[in-house]
Amino acid sequence: MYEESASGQADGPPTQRKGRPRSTTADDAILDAARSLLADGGWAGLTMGDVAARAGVAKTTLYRRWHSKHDLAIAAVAEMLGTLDLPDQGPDLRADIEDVVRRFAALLGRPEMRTALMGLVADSTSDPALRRRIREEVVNPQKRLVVEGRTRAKARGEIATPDDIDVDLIFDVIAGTVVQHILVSAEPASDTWVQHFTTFVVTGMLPHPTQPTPEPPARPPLEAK
Amino acid sequence: MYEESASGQADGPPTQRKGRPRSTTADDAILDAARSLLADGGWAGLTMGDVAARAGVAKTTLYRRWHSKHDLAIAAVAEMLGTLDLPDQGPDLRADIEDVVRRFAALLGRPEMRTALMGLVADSTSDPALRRRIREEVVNPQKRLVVEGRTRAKARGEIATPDDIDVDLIFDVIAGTVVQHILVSAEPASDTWVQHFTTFVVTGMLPHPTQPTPEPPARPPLEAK
DNA sequence: CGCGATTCGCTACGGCTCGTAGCGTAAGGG
DNA sequence: CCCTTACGCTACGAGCCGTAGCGAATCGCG
Repeated sequence: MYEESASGQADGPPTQRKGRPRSTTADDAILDAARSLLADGGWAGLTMGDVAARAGVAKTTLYRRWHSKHDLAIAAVAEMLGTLDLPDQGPDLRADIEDVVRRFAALLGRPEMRTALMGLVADSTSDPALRRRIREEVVNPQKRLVVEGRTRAKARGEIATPDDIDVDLIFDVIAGTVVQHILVSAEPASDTWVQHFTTFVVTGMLPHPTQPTPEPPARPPLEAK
Repeated sequence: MYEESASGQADGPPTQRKGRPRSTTADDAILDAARSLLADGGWAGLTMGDVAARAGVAKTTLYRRWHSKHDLAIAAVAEMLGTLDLPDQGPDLRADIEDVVRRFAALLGRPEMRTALMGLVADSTSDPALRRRIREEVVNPQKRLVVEGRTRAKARGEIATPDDIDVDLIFDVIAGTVVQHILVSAEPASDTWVQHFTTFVVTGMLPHPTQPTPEPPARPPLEAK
């Protein structure tokens, strides 16, 4: 029964007691090799044999650290997420939103990131346990950016109560739209697109002027043409 | 050199000239089996051998119709898309938007749909040709719903010029957000969520009250308290 | 210094998948 | 009636995942 420091990040105390310690340089080499292969050959290009070969390590060494290819992929991308946090004291809510959008776009701009992310999401579609891990270890940490933005907005007086912003919805909108734009529409997140989209999001957060279908709109039927 | 009626839909004239014709019942059985396996075992559960077995057909018969597993999957989901079109004469823009949102949610509510879709998108991340096919055969047809909604909105006088609505952006927002909500956040598209999100989208399409960071924040645009 | 514990590299494997090839047979069309 | 094509079957090559078994290397500890 191995594991202990596996699963990616839960470490804490000196996990090792006695015996030969694990090579930390091997850890880095493996994760680097994994990202390299992901960038080169996509999700299908990430094979345990190739990772081992490129890292100059035996395949056994991989499985001593991670149980499966999924675990390795999660570890490889989780390490890229790094510490988040908005830049100190943005001027207003719009700037913070735009910053979050830009961060997501930059993340998905890396080939190794998008291939791993989509590969994991695809497999998680029929694997609730995997989906849960991805959500908790990869996605949810990013959600803090939105929470932080909301806190600041309230501190600035831009919104009255925290309920004015539905964090879950805003997050799904930003993350989902950026993914769709870059991965499916296959277009880069240009500056103008980011600003355009940010305007849409900020506008959408305004107090709902259009109530959920109040009644038949008193509107001229149609006289155009 | 086979193919002809393969690739999923391009048929037109009686493709067949002489020799034994292809069994159309086999076509249906294969696609049904593929969807069935997708629903049961996800993207990994879709194996050519199992599809053939469940359809009561030889594996050779599959490859006589589609070149690869990707082609089969595309054909299987493309058939489910059916004819789109909004319901006749919705009352207003909001109702049309809500309808589109609901359609996407219903689509992704089917397990065979989401597993196939995400599997294809994941693989397409490092395969431009595949990505192009998915975009043109699966995604873009759906985009017509937004175009149609915009046309109606203009006819009703709800918007001045077509430029008031960026179809590509709106589409990415709707498709991306629904996918993120259902697949990553793993929550169902409840009625209240659909209405909440629709309100967000409709509000976001209003004439941009917040310009792209014009200058030092004159004043918080909205405040209470 | 020696000893137990653990890791490492290597090789080999079982099971599964994709996609192809070869062959005899079935079912249409001119 | 014969030619052409589809069909079913079996077998195969190549690739991948994850595991097992083995000697050799490297640490902590007494």
